[in-house]
Amino acid sequence: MSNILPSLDEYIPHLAYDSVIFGFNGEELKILILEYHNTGLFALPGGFVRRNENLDDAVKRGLNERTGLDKIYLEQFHTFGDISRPDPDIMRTILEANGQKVEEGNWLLDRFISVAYYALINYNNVEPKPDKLSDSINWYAIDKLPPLMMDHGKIVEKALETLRNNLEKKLVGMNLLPSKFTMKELQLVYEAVLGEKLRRTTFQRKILGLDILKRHEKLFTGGAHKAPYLYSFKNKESIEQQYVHG
Amino acid sequence: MSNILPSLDEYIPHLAYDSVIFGFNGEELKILILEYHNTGLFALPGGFVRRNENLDDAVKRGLNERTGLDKIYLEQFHTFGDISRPDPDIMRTILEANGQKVEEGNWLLDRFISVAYYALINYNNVEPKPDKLSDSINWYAIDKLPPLMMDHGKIVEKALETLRNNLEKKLVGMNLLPSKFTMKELQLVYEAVLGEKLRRTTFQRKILGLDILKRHEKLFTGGAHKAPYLYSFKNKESIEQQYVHG
DNA sequence: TTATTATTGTCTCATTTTGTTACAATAATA
DNA sequence: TATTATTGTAACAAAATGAGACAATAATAA
Repeated sequence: MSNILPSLDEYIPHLAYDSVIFGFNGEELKILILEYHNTGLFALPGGFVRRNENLDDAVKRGLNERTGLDKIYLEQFHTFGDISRPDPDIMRTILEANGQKVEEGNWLLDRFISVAYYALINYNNVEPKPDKLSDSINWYAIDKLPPLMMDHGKIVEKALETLRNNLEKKLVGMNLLPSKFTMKELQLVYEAVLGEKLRRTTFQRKILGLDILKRHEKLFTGGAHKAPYLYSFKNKESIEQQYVHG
Repeated sequence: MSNILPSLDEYIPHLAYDSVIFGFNGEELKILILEYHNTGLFALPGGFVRRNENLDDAVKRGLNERTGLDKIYLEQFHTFGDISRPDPDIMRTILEANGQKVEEGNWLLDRFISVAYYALINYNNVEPKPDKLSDSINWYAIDKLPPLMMDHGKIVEKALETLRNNLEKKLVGMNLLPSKFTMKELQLVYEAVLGEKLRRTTFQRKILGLDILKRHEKLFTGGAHKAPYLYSFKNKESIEQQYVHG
C-alpha cells in the first residue's frame, strides 16, 4: 500500500480536531463513530489543520469529506490539552494496521492538542463515507456507544453537556430535523437531547410562545388518530441572528 | 540585553494561550491588561505551553507568575484559530523594542492558535507583576479598555459573553468577592457582569432562595442607615460540586 | 439628646409563567 | 358506524417574578 499519511509540510504539528456529529433518526440522538481498519478501535472523526487554513475551515473540510454536506451547523466547545491524552502506541497501531511504515519520531506520534467541535446534521440527508484509514463510519445511539479510544469518550460527554446547555439558546431542533416536522417530532428531539420526558401541553405552549414556528397543512400520518399539523422554522435566517449568535 | 526569548525546544510551536483575568473593585468589573515596553501596545496576558505540561497547567503557571495567586478559578472558553489572527510584524515590533534580535523564521513569528481562558480573582488580594517583556500590568474597567492588539479585543468580548452565560450556573460572585460581603455587594457584581440594573428585592429573594449563603453578624458600615448583614458562601466545596462542575 | 436621612430586611399583592387536568376534534381501523 | 389513539386547545392551580410599601436602624445633623 502506498503512503497515505498526511505530511508535516502541509499541517500544523501538535494540533488536531475531533468532531462529535449529532443526528436524530426520529427516536434517538446518535453520533457518527468510525472504526479503524483491522484494529477494533473506535474513534471520533477528526483531522489536522493545514498551515494556511483557518481552524474552523479545517473542521468544515473534514465534515464535508465525510458527510458530503456543505452548510453544517458547527460549534466549537472545548480544547483538550492534557499530556496524557494522545497515545503513541495506539496511533502506531492504527497506522501499521493500514500498512504504513512509521519511523520513530514521526510527527503523528507526537503529543497532540485537540480542538473539539460538535455538529448538528439532518440524519436523512447523509450517506457517511469512511476515509482512507477507516473501515466504516456509522451512527451509534449516544447511550449505546462502543468503547472509544483515548479520551474520545470524555469528548463525547463534554459535547453532550454543551449541547444540553445550549438547547434553549441555540434552537437545536432546527438543525436536527427535516424542514417540515410535527410538534411531536420536535418534542422527541428535546427529550433525546435532555434525556428526560417533557410534558406535552407545556412543551407545545412554550414552543408556540416563542413565535418561531410557521404552521403548514395537516399531515395525513396514517395513524389511527387526529392528524397533527406540520411546522417549519419561520424565517430561518432571522432566527439564527437571534439565537445562534449573540 | 541578554536573550530573554522563550526557546522552541521548550515549547509547543504554534500554540499559545491568552487569559482574561476578571476582578471586581466594588464598583466595576475590570480585567488585567499589560503594555509592552516602548511600543504602546496593549495585550492580554498570555504565554506558551511547555512540551511536557498540560494545557491547563500552563495557564495556571502564567497566572501564578503574574498574580502570585495559587488557586485560581479558571475556565477555558474558546480557541481562536484563524490564519489572520497573529501578526508577525507586531510580534517583531514587541521583540525588537525589548532589544531582542529576531532572525527570519523565528518560531515566535509563526502562525499561532490561541486557547483562551478567563479567570476570576479577588481584586484586593493581588499585586500584579509585569513580566520581562512588558512595562506594566494594570486593571482596566471593561468599558474603558485601551485598544488591544491583534484579536485581543474579540477575545475579551467572547470572554464577557461566556461569563454572562455562566453567571447563574457558576456562582461567579463566589470568586470575585472577599469571603464576607453584603447583599448589596453581591448585587453589584451581578450588575457589573450583566451590564444592567437589577431590582433589589427580587434579587435578594432569589439569591436567598438558592440557599447558598450563610448569614453572619451585622456590619457597622459607617453609612447613615441601617447596617446590612454580612454573608459568605456556605460550604464552598459542596457548592462548587453543584454549580461549577456539571 | 433627638430628629433626620439613607439603606436594609421583609411583607404584600399583582402579574406572569408553568404545571396539570380535561375535553372536543379527527384520521385510521375494526 | 363505532372505536381508538393522538392532537389542539382551553381552563384552572400552583409557582415564580415584578413592583411597591413600610418598619427597622446606624450614622449624621440639629
